[in-house]
Amino acid sequence: MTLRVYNTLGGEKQLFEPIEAGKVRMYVCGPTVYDYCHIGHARSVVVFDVIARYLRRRGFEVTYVRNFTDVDDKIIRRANETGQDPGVLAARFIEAFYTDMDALLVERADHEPKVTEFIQPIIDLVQRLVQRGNAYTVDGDVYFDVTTFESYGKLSGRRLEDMEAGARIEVDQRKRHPHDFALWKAAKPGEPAWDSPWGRGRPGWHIECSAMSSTLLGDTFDIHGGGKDLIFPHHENEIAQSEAASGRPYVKYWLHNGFVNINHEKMSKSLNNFLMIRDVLQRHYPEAVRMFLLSSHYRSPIDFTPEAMAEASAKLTRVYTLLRRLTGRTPAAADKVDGSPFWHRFTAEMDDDFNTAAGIGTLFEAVRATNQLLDAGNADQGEIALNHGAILRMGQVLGIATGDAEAYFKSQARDIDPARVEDLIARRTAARKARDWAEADRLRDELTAMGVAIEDRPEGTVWRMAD
RNA sequence: GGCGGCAUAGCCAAGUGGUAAGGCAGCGGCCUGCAAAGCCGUUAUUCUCCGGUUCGAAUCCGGAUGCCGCCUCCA
Repeated sequence: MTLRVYNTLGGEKQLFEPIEAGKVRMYVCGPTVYDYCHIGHARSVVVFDVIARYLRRRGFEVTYVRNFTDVDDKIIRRANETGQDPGVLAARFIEAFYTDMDALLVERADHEPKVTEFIQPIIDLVQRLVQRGNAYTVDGDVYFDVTTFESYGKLSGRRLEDMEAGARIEVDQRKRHPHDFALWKAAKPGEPAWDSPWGRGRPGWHIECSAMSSTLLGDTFDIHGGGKDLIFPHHENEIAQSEAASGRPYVKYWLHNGFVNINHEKMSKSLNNFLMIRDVLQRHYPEAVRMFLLSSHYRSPIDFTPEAMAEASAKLTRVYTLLRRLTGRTPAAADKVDGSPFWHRFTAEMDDDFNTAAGIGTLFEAVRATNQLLDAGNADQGEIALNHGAILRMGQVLGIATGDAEAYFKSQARDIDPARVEDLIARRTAARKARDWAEADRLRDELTAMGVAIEDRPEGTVWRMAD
């Protein structure tokens, strides 16, 4: 089986062949920590979380780096607005990042570097670029000269001459070329600053990713990921810096995830419709959010709407309903999953550019097949156990339905007293035993009014919150 | 102006040359005291439109229309 990935560099699906056999080194652009993370951050982080999980499941030894940009214009501006220390502000939102992402069941990366911890490698890199003639100094700033890097534009498919530089923003006249960008910025009074050969200053935007990735992964590595918006200028500039400095290819495969729209609109400052993860999690179960995020291909735009989330929740409930049905009945044959046709199909789909949407389709085929077997009663327990194992493993890769089924259903009960529910169910069971259908139905109506749905099973009555 | 993407059933969404996955909703049935859950059947002779290539196209090519993104330190 072969893994194919869509490489932004080249604009096509390509056979994935790691630089070093059996090992994958990947770097994903993390957040600039000046505010809480929104649902768009969640998509990027969850998508690459699943990619890392799948690559590991597939047997690769993965080194995963996801950074924090903790010194930056936006952080300084926000700190000034609110009268805080930029460092304190950044630290607070790094903590908030972990709160949100832990809630979303995102696994930690192997390295989670902060820019402020990599100042020296950044200075070294800028210095090398100056020495090699790719950068020049102006008033304590250092700029990268884009005309010295002949393949500038190869990632985003642009040519310098085609771009209307300065069409929408004023060009700093001190720059030699409108697209030259800052590697190092002279610090204004009160801003975070470090000593450098060019005076007190701080890193420009793009340089930190080049420095951190090369320090932790080497000059050339396998996968670099991030949101589509980072293709230009951020990743284009990273390539220019890194390849100019090392003389070697920077990244073999560039992966970019699509955006999340909110009720058919782009999230934007002007619309002020940024949807924060913490707010989403007030209303929705974390795995339902992952189900929503992974139900479309990672490169497609997706639309966050109440309907879409309701659907994602319903899908998650369907999986958990089966898992609850299996609880204490047929244990999963975890060690035999490699032989499962469902797992086999799932891997083929994930091998095709991490097609989680198709993979989830297979997950549901496995769910239906297993329900069928359970309905049949006299079915082969081995097949049920195998399906059970495959469903759990698919869930582990996706980070969906990884918890205890009973706990899932109980967690949905926010304002409900479980003891009262159990009491009503017990009374109804007694009424049913006495064939007092009127009383049984009255008790069920009472539960329904509470938002509780019940299911009479051979083993007894179970309940959950109605959708 | 430059670059790129997308248009598949009521809704969401896979499918990149071989005859339309999956989920939600709907309808009919089985099961059930009645339900719920589950299962079965049904729901696109068809993939925005028009041409073309091919034995064969949702899938490739050309054109049209519509929507969207990037070129603004927005994931």
